[in-house]
Amino acid sequence: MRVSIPAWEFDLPLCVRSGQAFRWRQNGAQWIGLADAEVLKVEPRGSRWIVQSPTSETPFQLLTRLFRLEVDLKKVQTELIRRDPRWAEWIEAMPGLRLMRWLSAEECLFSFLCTPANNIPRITGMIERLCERYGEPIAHEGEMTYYGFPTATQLAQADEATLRELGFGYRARNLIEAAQALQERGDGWLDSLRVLPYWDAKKELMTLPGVGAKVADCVLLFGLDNPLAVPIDTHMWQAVSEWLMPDLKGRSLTDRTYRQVVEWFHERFGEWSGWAHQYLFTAHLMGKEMASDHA
DNA sequence: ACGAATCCTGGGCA
DNA sequence: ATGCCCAGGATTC
Repeated sequence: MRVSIPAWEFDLPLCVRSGQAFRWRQNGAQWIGLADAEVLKVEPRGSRWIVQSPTSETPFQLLTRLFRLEVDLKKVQTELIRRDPRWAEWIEAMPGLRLMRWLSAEECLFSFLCTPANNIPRITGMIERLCERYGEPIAHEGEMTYYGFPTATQLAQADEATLRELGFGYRARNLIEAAQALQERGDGWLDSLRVLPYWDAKKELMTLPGVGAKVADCVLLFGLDNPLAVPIDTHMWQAVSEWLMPDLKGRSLTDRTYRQVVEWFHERFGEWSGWAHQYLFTAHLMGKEMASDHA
């Protein structure tokens, strides 16, 4: 089954390179994405994206879930600019940027456990090797095999030495212990956090090994559909302290300043905080990439 | 509450 | 060549 959607609906390359997903590859003009146990292929044709999937009968629904195509992009952008005109510049520069959504909160959690003190190219490789080693094959194409993301049960049985060989470093133990913690708390524990108030869900997540404030916010925002989550990493901290909250300039990111920034977003953007974060984060990320390209 | 050191690894850079 | 710094942090002291 093949379907198509207008290209202006979302800028796929920008979305999947803005730290919201780690399993998309460019293959010529085509983009191949893996999510949980699904494979999605997207390529441009004229002014539309052609979408197909070897694993799903309903690739359009899959794409809709991943890129939140049910959300009216223009409306979000208008709303953000109305609440703070400074967002206009970033929206104009990245009109197709969307907040993404992971199919599986578990996959989201395990993936972001790989991110602390790390960089995107390395994270991408780590996750690829993790799936090849512990995931189930989900599709074949000639010599090529696609692997699904390993389950908590599979990861709980992994051993630290193997993960370290795969390049996980000190994060190996967090991955295994978090998987074991999920097993102990039972199926559905993670997804049950969807219905908790933001600060309560965040506090719960932070009881998992390796999950601090930033990783918790990533899991809440991308994996658990909580629009109030505002992940603050080095990029966000720089962007916020330089461009938005000059009082924070020169200070360091602590529990207190982290909470201050989150509350600033909540007061200003409310339920749109997560979207606001994504435009700001990506603006800073891309700005820095462009700066280093010319260096 | 805050700052500093530690943790794996790879790349860029002096 | 070698060391240092940093990369989407968390944890401990």
